[in-house]
Amino acid sequence: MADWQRTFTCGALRHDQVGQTVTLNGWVNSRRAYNQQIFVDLRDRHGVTQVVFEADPAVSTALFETAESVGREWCLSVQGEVRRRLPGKENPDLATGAVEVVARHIEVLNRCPTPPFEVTEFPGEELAGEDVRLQYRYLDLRRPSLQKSLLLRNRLNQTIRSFLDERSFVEVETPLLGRSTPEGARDYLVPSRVHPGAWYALPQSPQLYKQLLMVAGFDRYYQIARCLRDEDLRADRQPEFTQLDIEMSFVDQDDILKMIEELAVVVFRACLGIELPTPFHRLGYDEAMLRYGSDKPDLRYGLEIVDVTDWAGNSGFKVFQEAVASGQVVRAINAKQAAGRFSNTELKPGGKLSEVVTRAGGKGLAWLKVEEGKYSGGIEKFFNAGAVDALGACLGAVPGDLLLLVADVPDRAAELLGGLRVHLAAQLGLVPADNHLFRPLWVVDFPSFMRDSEEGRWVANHHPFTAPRVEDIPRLESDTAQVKARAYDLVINGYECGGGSIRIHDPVVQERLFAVLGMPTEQAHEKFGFLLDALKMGAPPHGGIALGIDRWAMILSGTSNIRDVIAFPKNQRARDLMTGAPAPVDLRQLKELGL
RNA sequence: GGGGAUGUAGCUCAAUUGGUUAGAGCGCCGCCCUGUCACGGCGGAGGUUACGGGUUCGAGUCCCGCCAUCCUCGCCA
Repeated sequence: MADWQRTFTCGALRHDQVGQTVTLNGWVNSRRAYNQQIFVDLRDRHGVTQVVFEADPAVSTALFETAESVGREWCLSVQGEVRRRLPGKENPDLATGAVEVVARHIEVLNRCPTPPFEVTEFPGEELAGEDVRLQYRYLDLRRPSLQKSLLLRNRLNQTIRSFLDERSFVEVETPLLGRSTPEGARDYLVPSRVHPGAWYALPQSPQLYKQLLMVAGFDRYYQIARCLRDEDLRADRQPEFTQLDIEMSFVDQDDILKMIEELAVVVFRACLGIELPTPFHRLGYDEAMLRYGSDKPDLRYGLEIVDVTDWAGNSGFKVFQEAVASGQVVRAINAKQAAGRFSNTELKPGGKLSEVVTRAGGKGLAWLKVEEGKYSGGIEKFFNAGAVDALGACLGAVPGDLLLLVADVPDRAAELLGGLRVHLAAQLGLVPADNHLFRPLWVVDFPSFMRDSEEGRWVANHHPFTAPRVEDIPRLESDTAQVKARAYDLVINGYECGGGSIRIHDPVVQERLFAVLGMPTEQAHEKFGFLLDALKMGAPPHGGIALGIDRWAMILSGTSNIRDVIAFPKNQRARDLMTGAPAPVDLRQLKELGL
């Protein structure tokens, strides 16, 4: 062992080591210098230890001079004696705060220029802009909070691996270079040098491979797999992300939901020490859209949506009555005790809250403030006598409540109120940023198909390999809109954290489904022939799920920024600000590829 | 592609209606300090107000363009 190599980490020293000579390696977290004495806080990922340099000519003047010269983020090796701190000088904020190391030798392993931002974290400090931090990501990653996020993600991965290993799942790796298949997200493409003009596609998910592994008899498969989709980014979306991909044979929906619930319990226990109650709440897609206006509702707060169409049709309010007569619905949210939180200016047309609805494509927001014995707002004067009281009763209104109403076609009304619900919760502070409240639920009974908004054809809601409910198979073609899928999404606190389905294992049903999607038989065989062939060759019933590891890591570490849980993320324009990728390449490379 | 927000010192932010030499805290440099731990005290350096035009006697501030960053809609089977 070289004499500079550490004997302890910076988080390890306690009373037990007092009197020992130790060597620490780490980075200068901070330095407090006096004429005759210098304190250096040395940091590594395990913690911080205070090192004392004393101006004692008997020891070494060079030692003190070196200590005087070091700056923040220099990488040091310090050898010295562990000493109990002077009485009353312990630092209770440090795990190592009972002791300090009196330096005997120092070796500068590497210097560091003044960093572009401060790595040391102080309570309540403002972080530097994210673009600077991403440019120097290796420095940003020295920050304890980012280290904590990545360590938590590591705990998540390790917990998953041992959980699945104990249940005899087999981890199998599948190709990154695959074939582009129709539908789904935009592919990242890789040109083939050997086959000019032909392209690989990077996987959007290992979907087809895992089904083929079931045909191969692997029974219980998993993979912590990188997935790539060339779509626009969001705070919770990166172009490359990680899925825990799982597939099982000879199972039905309940087997999968139950096992994932067990996994979630184990993960939350291992990562946060929290016991999640099971079974998770289950909500049909239709009910989720009706009550929450979303297929990924956040159940940490109320603000449920109530359909008041029947009431609105007889309310006397012409706008509502005409809307109902034309087939629209009227739905409402009672924002409990929120009347005082929004001014009439914010509520009126053009106001901030009203604009939440109009900007999302709604015609407007109707509102009533509930007061003692009366109602105020823009619309109360239009109603029949007693109509407002009937509405209030319907919504359980009490003085201080704010009633918000929207009229529109059912789908848009759901969407508008769903958006309004999320906005209200944020504005009213119903979602404390840093609490440990988790409300997982399963959304089930999705429609199998949706109309494509541009072309009007049917598209698969989940993906084209999702099995319809057994009782719906006869009416695949005749009653397409009503067909429900054996698909399920796991939602936690408003994030879609996973989704899966029972797959079609009957090649005939699979071909019928392709036909419903408007894919001619020849095309289906050209694109998915390998799957259809495989299904014919003794494919077992199977199904599975994919969990978004990045989103799980976000939820566990309490961040709403996916970049906080990825070591080297891309920015919102899909650029890596550290490496500069994507970047131009040599002309010679392009020529080799025939481009 | 659409909507919104932001861009001033290395970092975080100020700068009143368009008006003097663009300020503060942190960091950095120098000096002082033997118990600090967000050390303290004194002093100092540091600015193409993202960039390019325009209006004006005068622009950080107003207008147009453009770039960058973030949030969002579309998109993400």
